[in-house]
Amino acid sequence: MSATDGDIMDKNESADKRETGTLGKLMVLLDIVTHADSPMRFTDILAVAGQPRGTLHRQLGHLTEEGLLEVLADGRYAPGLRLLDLASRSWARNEFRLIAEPHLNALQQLTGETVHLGVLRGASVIYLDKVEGSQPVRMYSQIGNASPIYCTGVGKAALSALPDERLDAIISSVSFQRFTEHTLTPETLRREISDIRHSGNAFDREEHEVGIRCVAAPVYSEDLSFVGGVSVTGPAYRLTFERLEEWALPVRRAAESIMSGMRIGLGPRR
Amino acid sequence: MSATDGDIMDKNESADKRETGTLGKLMVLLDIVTHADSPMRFTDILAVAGQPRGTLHRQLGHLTEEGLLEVLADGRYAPGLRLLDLASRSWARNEFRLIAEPHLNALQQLTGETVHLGVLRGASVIYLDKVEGSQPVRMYSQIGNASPIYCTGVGKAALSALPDERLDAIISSVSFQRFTEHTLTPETLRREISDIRHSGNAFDREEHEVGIRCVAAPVYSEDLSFVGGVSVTGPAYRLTFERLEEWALPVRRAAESIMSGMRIGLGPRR
DNA sequence: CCCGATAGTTCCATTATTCAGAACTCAATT
DNA sequence: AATTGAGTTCTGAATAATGGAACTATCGGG
Repeated sequence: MSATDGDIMDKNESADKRETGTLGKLMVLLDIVTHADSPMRFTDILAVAGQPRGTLHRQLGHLTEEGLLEVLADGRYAPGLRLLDLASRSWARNEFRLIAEPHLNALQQLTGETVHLGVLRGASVIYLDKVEGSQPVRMYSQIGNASPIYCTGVGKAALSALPDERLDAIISSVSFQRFTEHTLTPETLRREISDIRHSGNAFDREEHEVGIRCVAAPVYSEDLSFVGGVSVTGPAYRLTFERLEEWALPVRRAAESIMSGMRIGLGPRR
Repeated sequence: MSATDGDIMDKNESADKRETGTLGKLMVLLDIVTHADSPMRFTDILAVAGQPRGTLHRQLGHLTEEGLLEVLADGRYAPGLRLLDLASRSWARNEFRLIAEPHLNALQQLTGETVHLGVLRGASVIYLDKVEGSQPVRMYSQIGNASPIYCTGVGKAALSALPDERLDAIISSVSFQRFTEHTLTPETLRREISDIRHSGNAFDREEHEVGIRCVAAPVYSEDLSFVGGVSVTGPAYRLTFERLEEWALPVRRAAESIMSGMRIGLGPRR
């Protein structure tokens, strides 16, 4: 901040500083409000946003006017509905999802269990699709959700596709939370990744939630501009370890089908 | 734009001009890309955005860096995945939806048909929730979608709650597309609205899609800061006109329950 | 009823970002 | 080699964002 330094930091060694000007500041606010677990008052936001009051007031006003935030009757701020509209379009037209869809259905038919499709986004997995058996689905509860990479089948599968440097960068940027007694640590994760690279399958053996297991396989574009995974998930009593092994191959096959679908396209327009 | 006018327009008679500065311009771009039915090249966007190239280039860069847009391998722009994450949080915590949820389930149980919850947003209805029977659900295909007001049960129900001036403003701002032979025109819509106001129920008799009917009832906050509706939808062969009448009351009851739920809260924090 | 406190809004000179146009690079076409 | 089309980078000038302070509204006691 002073005029005398600016020598050590300059090498843009720290590539994590976003350069998105006004938009970036607004997105920080949007994140604050959407990540809160209840609507926030002006003052609550003020406390965490580190902006002067006048500025914050105008920024929130703009976000609200655009429908990205909503002001409740009591003046508190909540995420706005415009986000839903934007997201539903984003989802409906997502190329990867469209290509994967039939393969997910086939995999669901074959296994009878829930099938997931997810992509790596930063240091999380975002679920893009979910095909369940016959129970009514609460879908938004899963799709679009950002979940940890180190304790989901899709997450680990995705990681396994990355070159070591990107892998390391991600692992070191994440704080590992212990969800169950089986949740991995950075070290055990690294070991597992190398297993996955050999076998082609990732497993989640109750690492995120007790009683839930899954088999996954990586899906990635040739240039690794994106990596993700497909998985079959179910209750531990049905997904015995033998079952997991049994479905490892079909899951891999589905992943391969999706990848070959991507190469052919929807691709270079028409 | 010249210095000599700026006299007639000043009375902000035209209140539709947004004042959201930089954000507004960026949201226009985001809308262009999300509304397109395939990814757009730089030049395509340039043609419709009416911005100088340099400017557009930076704006798209910012949107991309924030994950609101995505650049495909071939350089085209598509909606970004960050939208999904934001939307899923917005949905999960939506107060109205949370309050309505149990009533929607009850209504589904009672009727055995698909139940919808939607809110009015500008001149469209956005679906907030959907409870289906036992078929697997493709949920994003509906939730979050902005649909026309004049040919959906929820839309017409919502309209009926509005005072005439707002109703007129909306009706005159919409262009009526004829989806089926039963789709309403502005005039027939007005007549229907007054029926709905008397009976408390809106019907959709194959006005949007042939073979699909629905009964709906309005849900609104006391100050009309938001209006929406609940509906029961199903195939015409099951939803005979008698059935529609039979379910009119339960739907109204559900709407009332939701409204009384809103008055009590989740409301003034805790 | 008044006081003090807390919450939210408005104003405006200063400053930082964005703007617009032109010049430039790169690749594909002829 | 020359031309066109697509995308990127650069610049002073224009515009919008900033932040501090003054202002208003609302609430809870005493």
